Amino acid sequence: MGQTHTAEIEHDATHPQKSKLAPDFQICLNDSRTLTFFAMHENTNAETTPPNPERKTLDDRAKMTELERIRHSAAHVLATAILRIWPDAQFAYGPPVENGFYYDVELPHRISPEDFEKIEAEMKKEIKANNPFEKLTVTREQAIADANSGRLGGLTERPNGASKFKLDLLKQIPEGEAISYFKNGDFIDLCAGPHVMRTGNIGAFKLTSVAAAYYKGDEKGPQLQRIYGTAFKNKTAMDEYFKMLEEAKRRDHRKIGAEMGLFAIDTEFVGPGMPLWLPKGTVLVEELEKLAKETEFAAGYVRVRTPHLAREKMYKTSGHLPYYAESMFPPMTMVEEDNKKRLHELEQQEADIASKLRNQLKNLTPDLAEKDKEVLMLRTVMGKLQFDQGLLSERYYLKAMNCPHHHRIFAAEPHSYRDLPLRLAEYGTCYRYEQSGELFGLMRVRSLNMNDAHIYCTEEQFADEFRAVNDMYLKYFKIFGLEKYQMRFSTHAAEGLGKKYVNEPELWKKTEDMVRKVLIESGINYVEVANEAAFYGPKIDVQVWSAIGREFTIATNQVDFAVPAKFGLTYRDKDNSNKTPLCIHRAPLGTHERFIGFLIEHYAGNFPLWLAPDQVRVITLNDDEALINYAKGIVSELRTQGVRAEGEYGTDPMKAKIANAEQLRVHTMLVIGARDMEAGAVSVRLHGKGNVGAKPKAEAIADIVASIKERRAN
RNA sequence: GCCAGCGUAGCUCAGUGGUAGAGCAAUAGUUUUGUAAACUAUCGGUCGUCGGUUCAAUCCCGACCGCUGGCUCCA
Repeated sequence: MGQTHTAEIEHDATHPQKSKLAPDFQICLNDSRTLTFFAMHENTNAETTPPNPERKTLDDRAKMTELERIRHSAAHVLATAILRIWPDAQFAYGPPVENGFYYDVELPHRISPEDFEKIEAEMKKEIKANNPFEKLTVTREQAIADANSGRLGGLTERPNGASKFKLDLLKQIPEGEAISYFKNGDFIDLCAGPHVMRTGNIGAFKLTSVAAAYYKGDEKGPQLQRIYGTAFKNKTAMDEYFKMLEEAKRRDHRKIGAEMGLFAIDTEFVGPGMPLWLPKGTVLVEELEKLAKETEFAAGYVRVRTPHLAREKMYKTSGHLPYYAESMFPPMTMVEEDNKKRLHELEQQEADIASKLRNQLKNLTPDLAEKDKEVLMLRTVMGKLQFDQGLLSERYYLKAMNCPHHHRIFAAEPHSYRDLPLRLAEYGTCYRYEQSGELFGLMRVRSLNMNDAHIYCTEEQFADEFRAVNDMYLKYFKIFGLEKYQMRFSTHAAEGLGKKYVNEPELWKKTEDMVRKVLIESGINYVEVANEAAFYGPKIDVQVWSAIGREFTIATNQVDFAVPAKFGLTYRDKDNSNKTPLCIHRAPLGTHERFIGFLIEHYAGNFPLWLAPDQVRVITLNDDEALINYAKGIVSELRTQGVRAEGEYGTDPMKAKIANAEQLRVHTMLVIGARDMEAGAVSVRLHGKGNVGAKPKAEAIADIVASIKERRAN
């Protein structure tokens, strides 16, 4: 069975807690960032531990692998070491995570990597001492008393520093559940375990980084210092891990992108997160679009094109405004010069009223989302006021998603059930104002080109359409040699109905059943995750693993049974009634930015011939005129057949020309000298594979053309 | 946005409280070559930006911008 149902893994490092604020407005395709390494040689299901640990049951804990126990134990040793240096440290959570462990600590001293050596030295002492991890079961009263005395998460009692986080954690332990400590040396921690037997069982470890982290992941809670480290059974395993990190660094898309001249990010003039596609990167973009267009055409899609802007009304109707205004670029407001002053006054009034309203609401409603909604509603009203007063002629937004435009295309013409399914496809350009700390090379950007399409269909057609979309994913995976992939099937949770999710319990159930059925029937590897759906329907995130086992979330596929209604989209059904279509949002190739970023790493820049920006380079042995003419003829034949071929005829030593081409990752080099010319042949050299021998010119060209046409894997 | 680290030529990196170097790349010559690098010369930097300390700042301090690792967020 390919499926692993892991509903008990509520979340993992790649899917941090969802927004507390209006998660019910996830309209379009999630471009979520996921870049985590899989723990080597360990099982691939249980390695993830929540960054903001919700309570794990004791059963969950018992399932910890040996490596996780080592890492969790290393976290205790880390705390022990920190306390020896800074006895006042207060500890919160210290779990194992995908590639190691961390411990969240509150400490006036700002720990920097310079401190690592000192901390590691203390850790080594504790490991050398080979203290046993002793489990002590205590009563709740005892635990509370120990926390109050500062003993928990400490080496001694600390009269001036109660273990406040441990105290808080105690409150979360349900009545009746056993409360236990783990003790190594003098260090006692509130902990359910399990651990390795002795500190000496931690074979190898290293501290890796320090970061800020909010207590329980709550932005409004105290900010702690999170010390990350990694630990392994032995040094060999750890060395292997760091070797893998090195390899990943070597394949980093930013590095290879620069080496190959694929893209540039001009933060000074264009802006952060807005990549420029250089000529060679554009080749990749266009090859992918070509692939998508062919595939979609064959699957019955039609193409549309839409502007990058839309009026405010569009996003009010879709529901993106006012809730998601902050994630969109601020609107372009056209204001008459005379009205600027009046507008400014109105904005001041708005700010005043909003601030008063906030204060009034502070005690009335503890639910922040509600409060913000009120304020945002006010903004909407004010916006209308401004508009009514003629102060604003227009307000336009850069689109952050394509769906509303596509909905308007659907609305532009009347539709009969006979028109459905209608599959509108577009490589749409979107702009999202991602927070500055989020930007990352091509992986997280502010301008993105999405392999988008919206399928409008009837309920009866849904299963077939959904299956076809999945088939398309599989087809792509095959082309790119992706052997490992997984779909995360996110469903709703009953308690969220009417709040987080549209209150259509039956439609939810029905749609989810349909989706699940298709997934199972297609034998697709998926996990089901409760309570992470979009507000309008279940969704599927697609995770793939690159050649070196790095995970990427590159696409989503969502079912929408709500938004088409907001736009009043209908079709005329057989019974002459108007019905609202279902809408499937899908983007198998995600965005160009992320997908190409992924491909760069997956192939380490060594693209298959059909994708390679430099497909063929004809290299002459010298600059003999007849030889150059022979070479030019070959280049010209190749180019006539659409092959990206260039000639290198200069007087540089052939070895230098080859080295140059290898460095640029030219896929195929045709090296020719007098010998080849006389035989009407070429010597074929493949990037990274070396000389593969001479063959007749026509044969070589035919091979190249065929490989490209078939999009062969290498 | 938050915490930490980083920012020297197109790239990879040295370096010092007294206004900067190397290799590669680029350019110009020479070289006429059988599968990963021929030789010589030249060009190239307001040392991220702006302030401060100092006789003097690339170096010390501060702010800002950007990048990176995390956190938060992610339509």
